Amino acid sequence: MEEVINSIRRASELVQNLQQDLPNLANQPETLSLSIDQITQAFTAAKEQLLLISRHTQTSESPPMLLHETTPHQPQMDATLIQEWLRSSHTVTMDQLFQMQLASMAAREVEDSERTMGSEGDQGQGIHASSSRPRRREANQEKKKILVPAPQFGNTEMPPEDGFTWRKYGQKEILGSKYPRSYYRCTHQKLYECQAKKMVQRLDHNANIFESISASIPLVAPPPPLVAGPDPPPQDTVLIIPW
DNA sequence: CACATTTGACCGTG
DNA sequence: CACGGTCAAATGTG
Repeated sequence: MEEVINSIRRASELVQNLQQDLPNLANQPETLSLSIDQITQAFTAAKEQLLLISRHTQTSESPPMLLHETTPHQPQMDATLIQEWLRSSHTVTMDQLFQMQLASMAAREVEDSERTMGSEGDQGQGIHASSSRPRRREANQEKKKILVPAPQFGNTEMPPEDGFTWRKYGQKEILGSKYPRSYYRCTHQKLYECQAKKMVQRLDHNANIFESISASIPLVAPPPPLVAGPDPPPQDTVLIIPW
């Protein structure tokens, strides 16, 4: 339950930050919309954790929520939740933000589809999750890409936390890209056989935005520890991807 | 001491 | 052979 509270707190902080930065971000629609997406993710995380908890308490014998039950979640599904929260605790400004969020979702869909068409962008190098080494690769792993705004303060080198624990295992200079790509995997990879991984890289044309590609997502999430620990169970990628 | 990060080496793919 | 993903030893941190 503590995780849920933390997620909600984090989401609230993000909202506050956005509110403060609103004047600065007024002429940066892309950053602005991504910031809103980030808020959505935080709330999504809280919601998913709540679902996990409720399922666990209702039927202790049933397995925890599986990944494929959660990945189909679209941002729209959580929009209602957010809207309710915004309405209840904030003013018109936040309503406007919500409207902007809806717009940004549509915009991003277009952007992403264009990108994956491989038409241009990123100088042909792109972040195609192309394969190379089959060492531990799963046969039918999913790869999901999201854009995340970089922190406006604090350690801007780190991608914003998505509520879960990743362990960095590599960094590479990518040809044709200004910024290095960082490689992360589940901190508790061994403990829970969590195969989730992600790559994070700043966009060439906008260093304020991280591109995060998740891969090797386990189809069946291992059971979380019954005793809540300081770190969340590694259903990591279940939550972070508002596709 | 345990765990995380850094970074050069390694190796499969195209 | 170049590129990019991963490994693993060295190093850092609490």
